[in-house]
This record gives sequence, C-alpha cells and structure tokens, in this order.
Amino acid sequence: MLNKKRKVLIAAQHLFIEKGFTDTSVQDIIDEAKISKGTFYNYFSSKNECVIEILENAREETALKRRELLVYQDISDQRILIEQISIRMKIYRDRNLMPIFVAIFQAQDSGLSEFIKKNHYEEIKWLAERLVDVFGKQTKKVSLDCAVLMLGMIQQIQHPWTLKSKQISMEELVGFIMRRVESMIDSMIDTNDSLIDPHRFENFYEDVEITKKHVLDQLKSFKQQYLDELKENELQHIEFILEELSLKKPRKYILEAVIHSFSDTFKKTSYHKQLTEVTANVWKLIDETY
Amino acid sequence: MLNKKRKVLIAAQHLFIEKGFTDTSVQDIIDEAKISKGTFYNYFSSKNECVIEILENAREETALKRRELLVYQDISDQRILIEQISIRMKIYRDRNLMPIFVAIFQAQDSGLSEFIKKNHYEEIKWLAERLVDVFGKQTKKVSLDCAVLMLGMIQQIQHPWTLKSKQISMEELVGFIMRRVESMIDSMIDTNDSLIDPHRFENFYEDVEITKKHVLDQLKSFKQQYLDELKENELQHIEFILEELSLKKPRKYILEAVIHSFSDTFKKTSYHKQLTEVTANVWKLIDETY
DNA sequence: ATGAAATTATACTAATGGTCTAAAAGGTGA
DNA sequence: TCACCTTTTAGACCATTAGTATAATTTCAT
Repeated sequence: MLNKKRKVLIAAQHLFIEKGFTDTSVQDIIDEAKISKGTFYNYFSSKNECVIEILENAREETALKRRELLVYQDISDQRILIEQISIRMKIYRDRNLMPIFVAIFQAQDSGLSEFIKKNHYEEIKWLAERLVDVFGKQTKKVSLDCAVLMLGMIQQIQHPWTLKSKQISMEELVGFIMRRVESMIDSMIDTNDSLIDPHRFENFYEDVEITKKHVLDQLKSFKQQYLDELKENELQHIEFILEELSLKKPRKYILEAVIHSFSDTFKKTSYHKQLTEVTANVWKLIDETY
Repeated sequence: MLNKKRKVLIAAQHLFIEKGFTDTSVQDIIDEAKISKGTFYNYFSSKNECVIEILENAREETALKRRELLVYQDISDQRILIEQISIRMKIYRDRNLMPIFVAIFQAQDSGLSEFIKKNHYEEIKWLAERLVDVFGKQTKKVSLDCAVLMLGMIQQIQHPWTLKSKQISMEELVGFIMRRVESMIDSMIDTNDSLIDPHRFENFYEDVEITKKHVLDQLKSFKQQYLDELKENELQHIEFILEELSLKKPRKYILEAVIHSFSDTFKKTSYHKQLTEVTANVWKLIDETY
C-alpha cells in the first residue's frame, strides 16, 4: 500500500510544518497518521529516513517547477532566474524545512547530513550555472563564488527578525540580492578575485570525507536489513569486513581481495544496488585512509 | 567554590569542542569534570544554562579583544575592522560554537534562543556601526543591510565544503567579503536600495515575540529558585498568576490587578531585579495577546 | 479457502535531561 | 573541639524519546 506510506508522509509533513522537526516525535506522527509503530518502521528505518523523503519530495518539486519556468524562455532572462530561486525558498519556507536544513549541518547522522550536503552542493552548482546563463560567459570563473555568496545573503536576510515588519515578497527579496550580486560581479571578474576553485568544487561531492564509523554503520544496517535473505557465505563476507574494518590497522590488501569477491557474489541479488553503494564507500575509505 | 564551576565549564567546553553540543550529554560533562549530578545542577539549572555561559564567555572575550584592537587606532581603518570581524569567527570556530549558534535558531527553548537572538542582533548592530566608521556617514542608510548581507556571506563561505581545499586565513576570507561589500555599497546608496528599516531594527529586540509558555517557564523557574525565601503571600501571588495564565482565557483585568500588587510586594527583596524582568514579560504578554 | 504479506497493539530497551533525597564532607565561628 | 551550615556526593528515580521485538490479527491475491 503506497497509499499508506503517502498517508504517513502527509501526516509527518503536516506535523513538521506545525511543530517543527525536532519537536515532532515518531509517536506524534504515528498518532496523526493513525497507524501503528510497526508500520512506520516498516516504511522508514528511522525518523531521519522519513524526513529525507520529505526533503526529497521538496527537492523534486522545486526542480520540476524550475524546469517548467524555463520552457520556451530566454535563459538569460534575469527575472526567470529570480523566480526560480524564489520557488525553492518558498517551498522550503512553507513546509518549514529551513530549520531542518540548517540544523543538520552539524548533525553527524550519516544519512541525513549526507543528503543535505549533496542537496546544497547541487544547489550551488545549479545556481552558478544559471548565473553564467544570465550574466554571460565571462562570469564563469567567479560564478561559484557568487552562487555561494548569494545563497548566504538570501538565507541571512530571510531571517524573520531582520525583516519581520515589512511584508515583502520572496521575489522582491531575491531581486534585491540579485542587484547586489550584479554590482559586485564585475569587480570580481576584473580583479580576478575568487576564492573557490571550480575544479576542486566540481569533484567536491566525491571528496566528502568518509569516516570509518559511517561505513561501519552503513554496512551494519545493510546486514540488519537483509538478514534473512543473506546466505551463509554472504553473511561471512560481511562479518569479516566489519571485523577487519574495526581493527586499528585493517589489512588493506586482504580487505581488497575480500571485497572484490564479495561484490561479485551479489551481482544478481535484489539488494545489489544498495550494496554497490556500500562497497563503493568501503573502497573509498580504504583508498583514503590506508 | 567558583573553582568548581570553572572546572565544569572547562570540561563542558572541552567536550563541546570535541563532540559538539548535542552529542555531549550532561552525564558526559559530569564524568569529565568528575563531579556529581547534584553539583552540576547546583550551578546550572539546565544543560542550556551551561552552554549559555560558555557562549557568554566567548562573547565577552570577543568584545574585549575587539576593543583592544581599536585603541589608539583610526576607526576608519578597514584592516582593523577585518581583524575585528575575524576575531569572532576564529573564537567561534575554535570552540565549535557555530553549530550551536546555527542550530538554535529553530529551538524554542526560551532562554537559549533568546540569548542567541540578542547576540546576533548586537553583532549586526555593531557591524553596521563599524561599516559606517569605515565607509563614511553616507553609508548609514544602508549599513544595516550591508551588515546582514556580510554576515550571511561570511557564514556561508566558511562552510568547510566550499573551502576545504585551500588553506586560507580568516583575515583573507573576511577581506574577500569586505571587497564584495565595498563594491556593492555605492550602488545601494545611489539607488537607495535598502530592505531593512533602521528604526524598526532599533526596536527589534523589544519586539521579540513573547509566548505564554515562555512566560510560564520563566515564572516557574523563578518560583523554584527562590522557593525557600518566598513568604506565604508572595507564593500565593505567583501560584495565582501561574494558574490564571494557564487558563484558555485569562481574565485580563484581574491579572493586571494582581500583578500590580504583586510587583509592589517585592520592591525591597533581594530578587527584585529578576522579578521585574519576569513581570515585565507577563505585562507584555497580557498586552499583546488579550 | 489458503497462505503470505502487511498491520496492529503492546511490551520492551537504552539513552537522555532533569528531580530528589539522604548521607557525607568541608569550612567557620565560638 | 564542637556545633552548625553549606556544598557535594551517589544513586535512585521520573518522563520522554528513538527504535526493537513479537505475537496476534487483518488484508489480499491466487
């Protein structure tokens, strides 16, 4: 019943809007959706998983609307960019998602913070590209800086206490910031005054630090999730990797060998996709650390 | 033993730096400081109170160093402003306080969020004034906007994922932002393009919304704190106000009458100062809501 | 109708922030 | 030294929370 899952998501969304993420307990969601705890944890492995889906919905909706806005339009039209930016701000504002976004910067929950980092990174890249669309190719070498600064300004000036009084539309607000960007963009290009190295940024997401704890957690939860379906030898593989990784100095080459055969073993299973993600991270961890 | 309190604060600070605020439990602090739970709650009425003191220390230290930097110096020297701004960023970075600051924007804990809002507000006001020092009087009408935007840019560009690679000093970073502000300030003045109404902002802090819950908490904790010293009739006053406020529709005029006599009663007590704060808030709440 | 999957109710665990208490330790003035 | 007062301690205790576990029941496709 995807219906039921939707029901849960709607209930959760509703509560998050009303009381905020941290002040909404799983129990609250369960009560609101009139389902049982078991059902909730059948759909989501944690409260964070649940909020991730809500964030993901918001992201998709934003992307869709943004795309629609550009159909048959001039990509260099500044007003459209302003609208595109505003859309995201409005969606996040209306759904009370900002606090989650901000608050999680610090949280070290692997899944959620990973998701949010990626999201933010994509937003910066998107905005940088659009700025080039609007302000011309010569903008390229400073577009990432501008994107980052712009998002910072928007976020800050949106705080209720700075505005509060004036009733001002999101478009006006973004427009205001856009004029600021416009007036600083030339001097940046002229003086070649840029902080962010585009090349470095390009590969940024791949370079997110992968911690041992993160990988261990991922692997453990994978094991947990498919405990029943796993065959004996597959389980042994996982167990071994867990043990070896937990050592102070995992033996790199042994690990590599085991993971190699391990990945092969799973090629045709239903959980193959999820597994490749995990193993990819194990690989990266090994490469980076040892 | 103020010594012991210091010990606790140092332990807490240490743990916050290492694991962050949310991931440090009161128990952790207690263990680290080698004191008992009772002692901790003797000094701080809550975990938040504890972190507030740490934040306050950081604030004071920042203010002090900033003042020192300006002694016998030209207030219009841009480099000094850059250093002054950097000081705060460095202190907050080193003590891992940023996450607290950011995360609490959403928290509705009265004390902590109140403190942080006030702090942030003071920072904006300070920076706006200093920008006028540096860029001249004609900057005044856009200085608040610039201050807000500047803080937003700094905060955003500090994120580890945007920089990460380059080793860059805080001063360079702030200098970079300062050049951006410099290049947008003129057009703002010329076009009179400003969002923040200075007058409104001036009174901002007084206008922070006062919730019923907040006032109730404040009153309860006051009662708790002075339970032994309070006389019977004083206690009755407090009890009554608590009860009445808890009703769906408190009777405004009765409350006013009681609070009036209540305030008089305490005129000469040792806790008079704290009480006036509480009653002032009760007044405001009544005025605003009923 | 049957058997598998989804769902329920509910009990449970572990961690957390915070309260409370009775006893011990420490310091101070007489 | 004694009496008295404050601080400190250890630990029991409470409520809330995320998340697990399980046995019973409902749903639903074949």
